[in-house]
Amino acid sequence: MLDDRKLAVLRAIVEDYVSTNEPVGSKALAERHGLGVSPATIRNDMAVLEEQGYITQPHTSAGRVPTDKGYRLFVDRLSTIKPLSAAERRAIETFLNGAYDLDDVVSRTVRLLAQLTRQVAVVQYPSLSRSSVRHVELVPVAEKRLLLVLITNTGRVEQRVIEIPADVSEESVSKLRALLNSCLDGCLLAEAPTAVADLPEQVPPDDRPVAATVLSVLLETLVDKHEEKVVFGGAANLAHVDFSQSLRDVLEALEEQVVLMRLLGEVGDSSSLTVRIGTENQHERLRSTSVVAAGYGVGDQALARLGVLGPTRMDYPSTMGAVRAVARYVGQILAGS
Amino acid sequence: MLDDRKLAVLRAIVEDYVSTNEPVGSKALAERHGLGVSPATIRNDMAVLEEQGYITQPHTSAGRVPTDKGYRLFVDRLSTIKPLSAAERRAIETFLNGAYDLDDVVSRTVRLLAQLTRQVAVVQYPSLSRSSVRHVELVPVAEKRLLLVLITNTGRVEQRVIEIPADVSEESVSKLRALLNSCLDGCLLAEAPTAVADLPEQVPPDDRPVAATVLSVLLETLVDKHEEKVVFGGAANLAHVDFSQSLRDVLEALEEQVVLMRLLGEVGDSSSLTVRIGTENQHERLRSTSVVAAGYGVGDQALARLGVLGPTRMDYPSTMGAVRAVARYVGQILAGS
DNA sequence: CTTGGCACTCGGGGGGAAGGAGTGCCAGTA
DNA sequence: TACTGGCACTCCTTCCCCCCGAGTGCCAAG
Repeated sequence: MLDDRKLAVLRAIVEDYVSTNEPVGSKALAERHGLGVSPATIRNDMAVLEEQGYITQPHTSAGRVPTDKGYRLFVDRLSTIKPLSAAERRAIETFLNGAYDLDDVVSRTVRLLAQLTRQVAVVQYPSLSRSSVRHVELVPVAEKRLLLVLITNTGRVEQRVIEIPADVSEESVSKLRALLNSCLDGCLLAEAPTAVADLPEQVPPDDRPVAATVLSVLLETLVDKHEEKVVFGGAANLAHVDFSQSLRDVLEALEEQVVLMRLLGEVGDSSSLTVRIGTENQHERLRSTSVVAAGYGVGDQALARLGVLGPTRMDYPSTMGAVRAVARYVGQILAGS
Repeated sequence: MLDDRKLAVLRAIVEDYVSTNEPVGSKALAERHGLGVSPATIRNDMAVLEEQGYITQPHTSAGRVPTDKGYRLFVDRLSTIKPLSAAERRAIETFLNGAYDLDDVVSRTVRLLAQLTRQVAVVQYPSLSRSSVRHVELVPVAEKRLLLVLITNTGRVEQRVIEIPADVSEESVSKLRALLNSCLDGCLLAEAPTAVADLPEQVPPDDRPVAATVLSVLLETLVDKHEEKVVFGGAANLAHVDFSQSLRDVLEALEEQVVLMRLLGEVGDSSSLTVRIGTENQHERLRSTSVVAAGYGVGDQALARLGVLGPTRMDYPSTMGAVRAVARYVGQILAGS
């Protein structure tokens, strides 16, 4: 259907359009890409490519621009991921190594990705479900109020204020804390509900109402998918892009947690690098943007995802290289801490 | 210097310009504001106002636009803060009451402020220095690695991973934890350094190197001003504004923590409501924006600040009302938890 | 001090016209 | 059959010019 030269023409169109942001014509193509054929021949090829929906022209007397389908073919078959330079890799490493807690890792990752790709970076906090419990802390902060702090092996700290039905002694709290820790220590969060199933029986009858409240909040915290926080940064990089959609639409979409979550896609295994181009995005207001995302995690199991969002007219090979590299390094950092 | 009518004219110019976004002329003023004088008279007044630098005209045959100095006079003498409607107040209350931890309070506040004012919201996390220690937790997370968790009475949880020189027993950690808590419990963070001064002496000689490391990280965490985190949201509200500066400049400035910090200004007492207009902002790239900020906190002492950023052409009375109201409610929420 | 009148200024918008990039088609050639 | 050069055509972009009108400053009169 499409011979090698037609594919080469498509590749050249994508590359030229990405770097110049102007519809590319047959003459410029023939000159700059040494295809060894005349502009007329290229025009014929372009006519075929257009007929098949890979490129389009904004208006009759203009050059061609890739369609979403064209970018898709380019990403799938015509390009290879561009590895980062040694300098860039060193920069990532030193930048991420300076982080001192999970929040810091995430916020540094966002800034790093945004800077590296000159696009909007999106990073999801590591999921709780595959972490295990390192420690549970229970602290009275006021009458009838306890603070529950949960520390996981991924360095994540979750906190919740709990309203309890009756005041309890410092001693009861200590006992409950000890019990919780003995039940949960080292246990996967996903298995926590079963692990604490018989805990209430071990509590003195007087403290059972309190224990029940604490437990329900604890389980809610563990299960609560809302806690899958996503942050973004680098919005400034959108300013100089002209979307067919309004910039406002894109920014609004980015400020909705739910949209951000969907954007990154399902958490699969950590080696996955996915590209979603233009209309492939479910969200209306992001029809003119592309997303490059990857899972990251410890070992080969992904804890969460990160990626960047930019105009469909983006440098896919470089962007994919940057996203992949950052995902790997973040995984290493998390494994180490 | 400026009689009452001239002030009324200035007020009318500001109000009209804010609502229409178009230079306002003498005729429209005379008609819409019932000043009881003819356009010619208003023109004379406008000439004086322009001479004194309160208004300016974009080009010769256009109406007048307030200058930064004009807005300043308007804010200081010509307007009163507009209280929120009962419905808005209820909305704030119910929205903020749903928050379940400090992060959630802050992120809800950002969204609330942005929505209420249709501008960019900026919120600083409550400062540590005026909080007191509720609890210190120390958990071994790996060999030669401890996790330090600090819980304050404002519900803030700070965490740091500590690399220690030698591995220590679970028992030593417990002892150290107990010691830390007995020294620090209830003590103001600002006074922590003196409170722990003689702690090393109470530690068994073998554990002193570890204790010293932990202490140094702890004090660093307390003192570290970098921890004064600031977040913003509502960037989408900037999209439809046309700045004289480029939008990109403004967004870039917003993504720098340091700039955000400076933006909100010094933490004073919590009743302070400050307005910084256009060039009054120190930052180059924010010359065409205004900031309305207020302190918030428990009682009359401010823990931190929050505010909004928008074009100098903003509805100051309403914005000030919203910022003040939100600041108060956040203070109440923090006091309650 | 205020007012109506009047000449003046200047930005914005509409309407061609020229320029040019790029195309599709066709006939000729290897 | 595949490629090439030539050519007419399309239509976007840019520029210029002109006109319109909003708004002004000034002045003389009330």
